[in-house]
Amino acid sequence: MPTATEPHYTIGAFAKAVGLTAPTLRYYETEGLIEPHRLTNGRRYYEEADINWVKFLLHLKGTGMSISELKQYVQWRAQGDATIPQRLALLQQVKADFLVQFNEVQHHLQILNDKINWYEEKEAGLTADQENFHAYLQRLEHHE
Amino acid sequence: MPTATEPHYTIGAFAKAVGLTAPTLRYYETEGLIEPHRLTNGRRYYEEADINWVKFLLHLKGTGMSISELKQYVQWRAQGDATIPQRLALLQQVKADFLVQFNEVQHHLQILNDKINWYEEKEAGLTADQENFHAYLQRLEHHE
DNA sequence: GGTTGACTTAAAGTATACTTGAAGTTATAT
DNA sequence: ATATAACTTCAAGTATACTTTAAGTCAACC
Repeated sequence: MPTATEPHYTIGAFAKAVGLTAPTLRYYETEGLIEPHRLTNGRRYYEEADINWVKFLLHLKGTGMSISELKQYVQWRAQGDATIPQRLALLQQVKADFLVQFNEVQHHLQILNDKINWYEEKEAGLTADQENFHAYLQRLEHHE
Repeated sequence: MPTATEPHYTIGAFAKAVGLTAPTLRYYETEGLIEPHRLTNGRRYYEEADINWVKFLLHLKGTGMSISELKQYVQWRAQGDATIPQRLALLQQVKADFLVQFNEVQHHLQILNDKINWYEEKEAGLTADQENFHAYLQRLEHHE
């Protein structure tokens, strides 16, 4: 039940507060990621602390965790401190996968940058002899 | 037609060379991203230069470009140098979007790291007074 | 007190990027 | 020569993460 000192949110207000839509919040709820309280008339309400929780979930999601991985994490969390090793192992695996991906996208960015520079030089008429992009990359020693 | 000095690939061999599957290559072809040659019996064959092309497409894809954006890029490319400004603008927009995402995921990583450290300290019994994660983040001045 | 907007559930639909299946042809290996 | 593996097309199926629709209830404002 809401109190005067602890402001609460309808699903619409809460959706705005966390940057999601009401249907998405309901979907996350069916997936077990969130458990809002209910007013006596059946309507959901969310509290301030739920904002931190959803934002944390979105950070995890942003590192590449799927909804089902988040669900597993949340289930372990509900089981108490005994599951901390499992949760820690999951997050460490997520981090390891993330770092692999992170290195890959940095390389993708490098090639994108190289292509942009190549076009800019071509537009400026600076690539003297119509050097193609592959040769350009090799000159920069940016392989693949 | 293949020559002796320019090795060519069947779809299966080419798929291995670029790290995709044969069905994915056919799918990319229907999307207009690749245009392999055909042997007289109707079978596709790919040349060495096609490897660079597909790898380049995969780099662009890795920066966040969708198949339909890649298709647009490829169509412009087929229209010749007159479309270089459009291609450049597209890639610059992709880069700008990428950099926004990149900053966001770095923040996601920071929170993931913080959570892992928090669990590790908790496991080691180092968090003296059961400091919760939100308080821990605030102590580190890692907001949200 | 009535209209408008927000809420409720459940189920169906959407977008993206493939993946798989079916039915058939062609190459390669023993 | 025959079996197996790789290829062909076209259509249908899959996974993920929502989004939309339908049918109805409830709340706030003038």
